[in-house]
Formats: sequence, C-alpha cells, structure tokens
Amino acid sequence: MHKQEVTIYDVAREAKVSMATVSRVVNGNNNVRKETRDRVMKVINRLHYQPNAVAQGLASKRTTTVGLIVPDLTNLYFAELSKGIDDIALLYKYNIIMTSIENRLMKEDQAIQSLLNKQVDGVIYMSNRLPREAADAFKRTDTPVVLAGTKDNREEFPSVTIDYKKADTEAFNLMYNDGKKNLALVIGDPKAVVNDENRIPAYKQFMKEHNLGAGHVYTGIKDHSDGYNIYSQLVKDGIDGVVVTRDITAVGILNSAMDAGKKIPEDLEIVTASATQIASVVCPALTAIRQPLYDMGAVAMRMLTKLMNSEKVDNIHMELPYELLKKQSTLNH
Amino acid sequence: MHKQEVTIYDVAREAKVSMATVSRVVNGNNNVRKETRDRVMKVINRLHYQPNAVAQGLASKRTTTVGLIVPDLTNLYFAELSKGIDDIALLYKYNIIMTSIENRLMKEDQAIQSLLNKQVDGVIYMSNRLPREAADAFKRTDTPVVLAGTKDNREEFPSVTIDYKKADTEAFNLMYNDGKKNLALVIGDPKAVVNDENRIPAYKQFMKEHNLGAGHVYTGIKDHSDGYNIYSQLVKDGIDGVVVTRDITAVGILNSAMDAGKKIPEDLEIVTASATQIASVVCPALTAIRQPLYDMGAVAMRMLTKLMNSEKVDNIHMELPYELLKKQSTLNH
DNA sequence: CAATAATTTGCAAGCGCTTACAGTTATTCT
DNA sequence: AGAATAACTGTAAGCGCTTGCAAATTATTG
Repeated sequence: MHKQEVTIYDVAREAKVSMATVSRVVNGNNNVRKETRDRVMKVINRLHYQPNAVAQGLASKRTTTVGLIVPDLTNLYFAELSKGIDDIALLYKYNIIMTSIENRLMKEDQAIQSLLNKQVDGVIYMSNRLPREAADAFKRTDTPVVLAGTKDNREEFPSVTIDYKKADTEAFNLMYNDGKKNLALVIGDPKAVVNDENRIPAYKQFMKEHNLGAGHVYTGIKDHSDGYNIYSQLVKDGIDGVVVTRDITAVGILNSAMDAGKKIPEDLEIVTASATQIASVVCPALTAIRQPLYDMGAVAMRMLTKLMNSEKVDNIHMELPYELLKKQSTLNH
Repeated sequence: MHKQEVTIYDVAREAKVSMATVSRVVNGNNNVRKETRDRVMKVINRLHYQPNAVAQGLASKRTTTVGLIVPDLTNLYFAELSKGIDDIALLYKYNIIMTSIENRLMKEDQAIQSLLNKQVDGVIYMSNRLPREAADAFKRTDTPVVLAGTKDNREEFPSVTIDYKKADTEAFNLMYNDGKKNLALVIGDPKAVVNDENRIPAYKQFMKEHNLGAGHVYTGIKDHSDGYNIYSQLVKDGIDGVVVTRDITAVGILNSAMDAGKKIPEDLEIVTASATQIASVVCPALTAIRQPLYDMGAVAMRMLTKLMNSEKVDNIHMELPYELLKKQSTLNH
C-alpha cells in the first residue's frame, strides 16, 4: 500500500494554516475563526482530503470502532440483534468489527484478543456464555462491554435481555390452560446462562407448582435436523406441549410431526422462545415469545455509547418487554 | 481511554534489546538469533504484551482488516455468503469491518468512504448495484474489491457468482417440461445487474425460444408480504410456473396460494433462485437453484487475499457450480 | 589469523494525526 | 488609549509501531 495521497499537511500548506488548525476544523472544534474554517474547508474539498482514521486512532486513542462478537451469522436471532446494533452504531458514527466465534479455527479468547488489539472502543457480546478469560481480558483493558440477548452468570457486565423466566412461564401457562399437562423444554446448550439460570428453573418451577412431575428437558437440540430427530422422543415421552428455544428447531419438530401425520396443535403444542422471520412464515405459524431483537440490539449499542463516553448509565441490566404472539401452533389463537 | 499499559518499549527494555528486534520477533522476521528470539518471547509472555494493531497499521500501512459491504444482515442470502467470507478472513487473520448499507441514514458512498478512511486493505462488496461514486472511490484509493454474489455492469471488478442465465434457464425448462407454459419471473430490483443483464434476458430468451409470448416479469417484490400480495396478480395473469429470486418471497407466494386453497405444485410451480435455510424448512419445500453461498463467500475472500498481496489471479470472474434442487414445489421431484 | 561474507542488532526517521501549551491577535472595558 | 480578557492559531511532543540503513557481531575461508 502506497503512501496516502493527501494528508493533513497538504491541506495545512494550501490553506496557509498549521495542521493543528486543520485538525480542529476536521474535528469540529469551535476555536477556529469562521473565516479560517471556511478557507480550510474549501481546501479540504478541493483536495478531497479524507482523514486517516488509523492515524486519528493512534493519536487520540479512540478508534470509533466497536467489536461485535457473534456466535453464528446465519442464525437470524443474532442477525436481527445485529441490525439494531448496526443502526445505532451508524447513528453514533461507530464502525463495527464483526467477529464470529462459532469457528473452531481460533479459540474464542484469541478472537477477542485480536479485537482488543485493534483497539476497539467497546464490545457488544452476544454469545450465550462468557468465558472467564474473555471477561478478564475485557477488564484488564477496561473496555466497556454490553451483553445483548444474553447474560453472564455473575451479572458483572451490563446486559439487555427480556425476562426469560417470566416469558417462559407465560408460555407454559398458555399450554397448560389449553389442557396440556406433559410439558417439555427443548434447548440447545444447557450451560448457557440463560438456560441454566432462567429457562430451566422457570420450567422446573412451573412443573412443580402445578404438580406435573419432573418433566423433560431436552438439551443439545440446536438446529432444524436436531429438532426433526427429537420429535420421536417427544412422542415416546408423551409430550403434548413444548417450549423450544430456537425457532428453526421448533420448525424441525413441526415438520417431523407433520410428516408423521400428526396434527399441530392438537397433538402437540409448540411455542418457540425466540421468534425470527422463520416462525411466522412456516405453516402453521408458530406461537412465539417475540423478543424485541432489533430493539435489544439498539438499546445495547446505545448503552455502549454511553459507557464509552463514561456517561452514567442508570440501569445496566435492562429488560425489555416481550410479547407472547399466539399463532396456529397453539390452540386458542 | 488511558495510555496503553505495556508497549513494545517495555518489552525491549526488559529483554535488553532494541524495539526493532522486538518488532521483528512479533512479526516473525527470521533475522533474529534464536536465543534472542526466545528471550524476547519470554518477556512478551511475562508482560502479556500485545501489539497495538492501530500503531502497526499506521506504521506499516496495512491494517489487516477488510471491509464487508452488505445490503441486509437479516437476509440469509448475505448471511451465508458472509459466513464463507468470515471463515477465510479468519484463516488469513483479517478482521472484518462490516457495513450494512440498507440504512438510509447514510448514503452508500459515505459508508464506503468511512470504510476507506479506516484504511481497510480490501473490500468485499455484496450489494446488487455498485454506484459510480463507490467504484470511483475504490479506484482512487486503489483498494482491491471483490464482488460476491453480484456483478457490476461493466465487469470492472472481480466477482464470484454462478451462471445466473444458465441456472434460470434450467429452472424454466424444468417447469416447461412439467407442462407449465405460463411462466413468470418475480424479482426485486429490476435495475440490479444480475436481474437486468442475466435473469431478465434469460427469461425473455426462454419465452421467445419456446414461443410462449412476452410473459410477465414482476418487479419490486422483495419480501414475504410482497410475495404474499403478488399472488393474486399471478392468478389473474394465469401464471402456472414461476421463478422467484428470494426464497422468503417465494414462501410468501406459497403461503398465499395455500391460504387461497390452491395446490402447490399442481396449480403453481415455484422455483426459488436463491435457496437459504428457509427454502428447505417450509412445507412443501421449495425447488431451488442452490447457489453455493458459503463457497462463493470463501472464494471471494480468498481472491481478495491474493489481490491484497498483489498476487496474480488468473480468473477474476469466477462462476461456481450450482445445483437445481428438486423439491415439492415442482412436480417431478 | 586476517580478510571477507553473512548474520544480527540498533538507530532513527517516519506513518498521519491530536492536543497541551504558548503565543498572537482581536475584543471589551474603564 | 491602555489594560485586561477572550478568541484564535501555531509549536512541538507525542501516540506505538515498522523498516531502510548502518553498525556490530559472528561465521567462513584461504
């Protein structure tokens, strides 16, 4: 890569001012006489001067970039969160360095280190587990971090979520009132904080309070085919109502049931705990806990901008309202 | 943001070498005696030294970041492309600065300028139109660009695609052989290069060659509800077979037809021209042109690494093989 | 063992910008 | 008008690293 074509020096020379003044103009500093500002601006436009953000970053120690740590790009849950993040980032003129960590080529903390080396001003973290090393790295560099759609088990880091416990309980209650008593929970990673500390406890508590026995928690069910395959087990276990975390997984169960000639929702009620586009385009449409994903992303990013500016944030654990959207995979829609 | 805790100076001092030597060690330069290297490495580990990528970027004029320009994150077509890109970027140790340009808050060329200011070493461009200003900006800074899943109309920039014409023709042929003669094409932006120069001409040519009349090209149909709503028009126009660019749109048509009590594929055959997860999880599953999206992304990124290294690239317009996956939305699956 | 070549290392000049601080000019006030 | 104050501009020291070049060290050779 060759030397930059036009630098702040060139502008300074042409405008007959010092580079400090040009810098002030570029950064919108008020301490410049209007007349001077105009002259400089004219030169900037004439030469098509564009500041080198890397040099700015080095000198100012702020890069106006934020790191985005996402488990899987092709999971619409994260894509929709990201969209909210992206919009607010744009609004505040931050660029996003995206790091997907599903990849086993690089250990997660390496990925995070690489992000930190790039001197990001902050990080939005979306994975469902925050490893110790990662947390330490964040604290060591005191880079602000906000968790979006997830939590850490110590609640050390700011987060934006919904009330998972309440939402799940509501979902189970819906099915319970439809007369379904063999309720089950289908999740991915049982060690994910949201599952471990919210969904599973909510389920157990619900079962207990309604004297429904121990119940069944199916774990490690992550994608469409996992969902498709687990259905036979649900049948064996006599399940008649299920909350499924991912909607694509729920669709797997749905399709499997349909292929087996079963009736949804009569034979099995399905509620997905995180609705994306997919939940609404399948047939029958899935009853879903609609998390305000876009908003969650937006709020998380907004919170991060405050933290990066050392502004006070009154509530670092935001819970946004959700909706229980009744569709055709439950009876009383 | 406070001053960096441990810098190359600290390491140099502790290891009793010059910072030049530390730099060489960090960058894997061979011209360092093994003994010295080990000593430096030991200090690096002890102090947990991490190079500041911003300073490296400024000094070396290479940031090891690439810009990713994507129209819509929540469109799985782009998400799957991005995944391929991301994996290869990781492999070559590039970070990705993601810029979504669907947003009207910022004009596209501003977004690109902001990326260029960040001194990205290269760009992967996925939007279906490359505005003149953007192309100029790329050329002015001679930043290598690769188009993934799209083309520019002058074929100035390297690209990775499939043979859209051939694929579409094959799709129409499939339906034609099923006895469908009122074939139509449903697309989004008619000015998108792929539509304007590939899909539409392929369609027109097919209709002409088979004496099927002028046919119908429905444009501006972009999402599920557009698809849902256009269905009645298809009925009016007596369409019995249709190629739809986006699968979510195809699903809209599908759902609309089902809701109207029609039979798919008997009453209407549907082929989607770009299959994502969605095409395969709906019921009936959609016959689809399966573009190797992940691979296209990976190949595009690989090509970009070569261009960034000034290596020779023998074929800058790669066409990857596609598959016509016959499912239940056409007759002879 | 000196002479030459090859290998290691250090020096120092940047990369393009920000930002205290000091210096200059313009404005206000008595 | 002259002092005090405010507004503006320039100076120069970094930010943390890379890299060409020269110096120093080590290896090779006749």
